[in-house]
Amino acid sequence: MTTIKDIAKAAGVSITTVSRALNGYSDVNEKTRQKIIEIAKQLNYSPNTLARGLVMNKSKAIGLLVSGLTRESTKDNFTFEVLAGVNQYVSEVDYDMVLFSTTSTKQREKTYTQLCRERRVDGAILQGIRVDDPYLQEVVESDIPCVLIDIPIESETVGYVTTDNVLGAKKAVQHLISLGHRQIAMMNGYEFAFVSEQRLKGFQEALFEAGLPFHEHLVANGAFKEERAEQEAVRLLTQHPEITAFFCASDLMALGVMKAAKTLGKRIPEEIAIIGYDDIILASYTTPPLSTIAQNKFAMGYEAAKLLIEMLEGKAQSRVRVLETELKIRESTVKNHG
Amino acid sequence: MTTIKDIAKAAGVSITTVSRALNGYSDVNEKTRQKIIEIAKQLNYSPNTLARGLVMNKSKAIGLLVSGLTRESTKDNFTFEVLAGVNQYVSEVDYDMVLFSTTSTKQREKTYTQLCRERRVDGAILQGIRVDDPYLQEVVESDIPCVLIDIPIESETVGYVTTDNVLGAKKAVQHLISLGHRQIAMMNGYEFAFVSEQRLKGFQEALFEAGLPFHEHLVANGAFKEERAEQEAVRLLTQHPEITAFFCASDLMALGVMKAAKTLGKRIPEEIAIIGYDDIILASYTTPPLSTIAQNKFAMGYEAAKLLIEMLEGKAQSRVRVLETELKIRESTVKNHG
DNA sequence: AACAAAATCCGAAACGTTTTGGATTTCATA
DNA sequence: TATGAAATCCAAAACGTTTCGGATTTTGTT
Repeated sequence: MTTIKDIAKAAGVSITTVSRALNGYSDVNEKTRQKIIEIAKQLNYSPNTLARGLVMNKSKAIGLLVSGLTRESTKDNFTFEVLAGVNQYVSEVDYDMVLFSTTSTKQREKTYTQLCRERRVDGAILQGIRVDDPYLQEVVESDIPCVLIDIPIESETVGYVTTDNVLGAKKAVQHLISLGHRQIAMMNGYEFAFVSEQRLKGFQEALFEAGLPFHEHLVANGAFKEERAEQEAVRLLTQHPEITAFFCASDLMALGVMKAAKTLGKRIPEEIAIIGYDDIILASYTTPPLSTIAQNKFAMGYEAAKLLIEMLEGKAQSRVRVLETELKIRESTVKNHG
Repeated sequence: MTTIKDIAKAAGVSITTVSRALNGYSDVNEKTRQKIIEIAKQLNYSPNTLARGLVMNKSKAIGLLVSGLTRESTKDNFTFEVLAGVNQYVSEVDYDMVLFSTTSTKQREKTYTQLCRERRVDGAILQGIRVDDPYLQEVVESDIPCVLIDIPIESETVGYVTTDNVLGAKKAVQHLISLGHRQIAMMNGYEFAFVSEQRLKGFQEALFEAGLPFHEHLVANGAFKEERAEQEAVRLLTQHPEITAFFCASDLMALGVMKAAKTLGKRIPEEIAIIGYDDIILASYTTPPLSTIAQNKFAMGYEAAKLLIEMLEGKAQSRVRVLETELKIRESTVKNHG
């Protein structure tokens, strides 16, 4: 593998000059620079990022810490799209991306911080990490710049990107109300998840603004799981047969609710309307197709990467990015739309 | 950031001893080792992989080169699952994984080989790269150990993992034949793709063994695209109304074929049976659910990583892994199966 | 021709590890 | 007590780059 030293020898100059020539410094004669570039090409030279990173003390790589990279999580294309978005921006600005996942069988022998520090990534993006993950605090408190997805923590070195979850939920519920529904149930995620909290707020606001009462007992937590949501929906629908519509905090849970409705012999959307959240691929393929609040997951990844790298280069205006959502009306709420 | 030098100072030993203590060499007194480990912990030491990689000339990182990491490709969860599988094995053996994607807008300013060499990855896995990709040759000819997914190239430094595509296709077609179908069309991918070639072979073998004739004109290429497959299916079905079944070389194309059938008012499976290949998530959610040949995509990734790392460590028995497929019978071929 | 300024180049140190080849200490044995 | 072996330690070189501070050469001006 040819090094800068080989080039120096071949060109009859010092390694300093080769380095400076290749890096575009102005204190090297244009003729020598051309010669050096030529030789570098001939010798098929690739700079050694390890050596460079060592001396410069940065690697031009960011870490992507995800916890949803399991076999089971493929139904939910959230992680994948975020990853694609991150990848997109990162490759635009010539960074590389190293993937850390914590789905190892021997779980967590190393903390996120250790992973990041060992690989000397310049910063990290965290996706799918639960708020109660003990290591979340650690990385946030470390000096590693990072941006979180859907977790609202901000400090000198940490920012986040999220969508407007209150408004998103509100739009969904307003849609249901506009269709005449009055007894609306909500299938939420975790008690303590940020997005759950926000979406519940949007749910309540929409009811309030329409002059409708909020019934605590019409809200269940489905843990963002399909099966769990199904069980909870069955319970809710039998205990409260007056329910005519469901707002679900994720599409995956909406799938569960749809199953529940089918099990109970309730027609969608005539007897029960269902709207989800996320707009995963499956949403448009269910029977009936699922109405939902679309989040641009790709954009979330893209913006997260952009924010992080702006932070790294000291040119971030703010450390928070809030993206828009979009209401997608399909047949799980209204028959034969458009 | 603390270094072994700091530890050495604090422990009153040389850096050599610290290094050897931390790396478990036997020529350091157990008492000193404990002391060093203790101090390392106190000082919150993380080894610098850049420095280590520089001197050892290997990085304990592998590259994953994918070309399907675009916004559009999310329907097809192939890439994601392979990635999850790779990630799983890689984290089991304490390697890291750096993701290279070539979906940059400024396309291909750097070749795969350059990416790998600059980051000094020890080896690479290539997924979703087309056989006619000009850079495929390059990386295969380079001295970088790599394993390809679904591309049968083998050399001293390159291996591959694939599934038994001939048998897989055969099983699908035999299933159709066993249901009484005699006029079976095939929606293939590219002319020159390895898997297409193999699946066509399986298609022909199944026909041959059942004593059925092979009709060239009943085979179309849908480029592995949903829309393209739909168009081709419409053409085929109108030109050859005798067709009663379709074998598709991918589920995505099967979706297209299903649309075509619906457009033409043909009921599935009564008037036309459809079977796909891959078993993507969507397959079980279509109406009717799609019969298919399931590939264990996660396992493909896992095995690829395993093979690569075995190759890196010089203990690979062979450089080829062929995985099994499984016939999944759903309602797009038989009404109300068990 | 002389001199200052500008342009071009370079030696050496530094980054944080591993490893080689030997130095020193400890220990058991004669 | 002397001696060799075993155990324990260490100095220095090496990996490939960047950068600091200065050295050398070229150029322009008078």
